Amino acid sequence: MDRPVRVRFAPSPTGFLHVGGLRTALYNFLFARHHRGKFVLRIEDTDRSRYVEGATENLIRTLKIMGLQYDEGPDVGGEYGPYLQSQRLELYRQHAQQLVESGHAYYCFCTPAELEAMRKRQEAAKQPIMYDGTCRRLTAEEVQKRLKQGKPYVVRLKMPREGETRFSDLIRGDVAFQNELIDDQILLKSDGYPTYHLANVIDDHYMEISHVIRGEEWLPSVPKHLQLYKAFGWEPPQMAHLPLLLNPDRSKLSKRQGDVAVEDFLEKGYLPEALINFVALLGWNPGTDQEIFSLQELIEKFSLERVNKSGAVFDLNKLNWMNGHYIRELPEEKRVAFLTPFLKKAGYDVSDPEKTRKVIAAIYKRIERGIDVKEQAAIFYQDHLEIREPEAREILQKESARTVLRTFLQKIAPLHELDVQTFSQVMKEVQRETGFKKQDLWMPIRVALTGVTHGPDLPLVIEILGKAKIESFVRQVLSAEN
RNA sequence: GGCGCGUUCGUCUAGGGGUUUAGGACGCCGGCCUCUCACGUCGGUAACACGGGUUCAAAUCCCGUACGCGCCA
Repeated sequence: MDRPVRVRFAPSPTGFLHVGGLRTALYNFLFARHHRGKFVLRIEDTDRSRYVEGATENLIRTLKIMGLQYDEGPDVGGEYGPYLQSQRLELYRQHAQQLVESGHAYYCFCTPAELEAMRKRQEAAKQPIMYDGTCRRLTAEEVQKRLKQGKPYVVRLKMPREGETRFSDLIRGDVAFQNELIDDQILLKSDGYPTYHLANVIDDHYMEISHVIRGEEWLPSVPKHLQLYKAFGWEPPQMAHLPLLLNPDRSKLSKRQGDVAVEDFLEKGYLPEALINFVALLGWNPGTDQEIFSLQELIEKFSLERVNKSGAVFDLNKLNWMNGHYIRELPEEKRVAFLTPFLKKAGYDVSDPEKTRKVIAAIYKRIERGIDVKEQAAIFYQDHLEIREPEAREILQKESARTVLRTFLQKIAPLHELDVQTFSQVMKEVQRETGFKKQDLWMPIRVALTGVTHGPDLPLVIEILGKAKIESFVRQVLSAEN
């Protein structure tokens, strides 16, 4: 009970880090840091059919970007390695052997065809579908004979046929399962590789994991794991099963319904801090009204006791709001550094840092994600005015608008350049001369300079466009339509 | 199908027998700010799945039902 806290995040390298995985990793990380324990990364790569090239590297890179630094792992080492299950195969094989010898597991020679037939029979008879124990009843001689014949085999766990397994989950409380309903799980596959269940238990034990914090989808396999711990004579870790992350239709969060890979979010211009903050609140809260947390604050406040039991829908809407909030709160320097690459990717010229800075200052309150700059900054990078909005066309149609624009053009003609001060001066004069004010005065200018009826404060626009472009746009408007 | 877990506003959630006309956040709607949009700010909308108990008193405890999800195959 008073073991030092050691937790682990144990993903399969089957692709990219999923937001659900991110939350699991985060909670493990927070729990470890909060208790001044260790956070371990272990790669569960024993399923060769699902292996994806480069997935481990990807996982590692993303965890680091997100700031979830682990204390032990494949690339940083540690005293409990190796941290790649594919490098621990011998350990699993030995332990499977040990279980067979101690009578807690047995060889099974049933072929896939036989298993399939069994399944169909059970289905027809409306019986629970599980291994029927054929090979469990084999005598020692029969087993030896088959082994000598070189028959392929798997090793199965010998689950007790009676009683129940109960345990106390840190999040769910007491949970109980009837042993007779639990299958004789395969521990070692015919290719000699362990299944998740075996490898997981062995590694958690030897890595001295004190708390297993993982997704709820693993809850039903806990009895098998506990049975294994018992068979080995080991003390099991504490269990904490996190509620699932859900799609808007409340099914388990999946690729189908939009992005789920953390990388996808980063690419779209979500900030790691925002993603962390948002995901932390999916299933946990500190019991106060606070919504915005730094990683440090999360570490201080996190506790498993305050993790919810029910699944949480991943609400993109709220994430967007939160990300926008984080962008707005960023110091200007960081904001510019963060957003400039998105301007560049959108095809805008960012070679003039001063202009880029001004553009960002003008639009940053109007975006929620990095990629939103494309649309919002478009007005600053057009060479010719394109007026698509019907409302904008209507405004320029008015005679009053043409008067304002003509006067404006006259007033700026003699000026060398147009900055915020001179612009404000000019507008006062235009107002005095034409008699128009408010909307009638400003809207024509806005539309003539940007082509649309909404956008950043006009003085900011003026400074970015510069006098030459302004004159040319206004002339274009005056000559074009009538 | 079997087993398990879950169920408070559309969404994330507070609430752990009386403090609740059920609080906050996102969204949505409206006001203010303002040349516009956005930001900000102020206000509004909206929920205890259902049925039984227990109790003087239940969103809060117990049981059942329904629904959802997960796991196994």
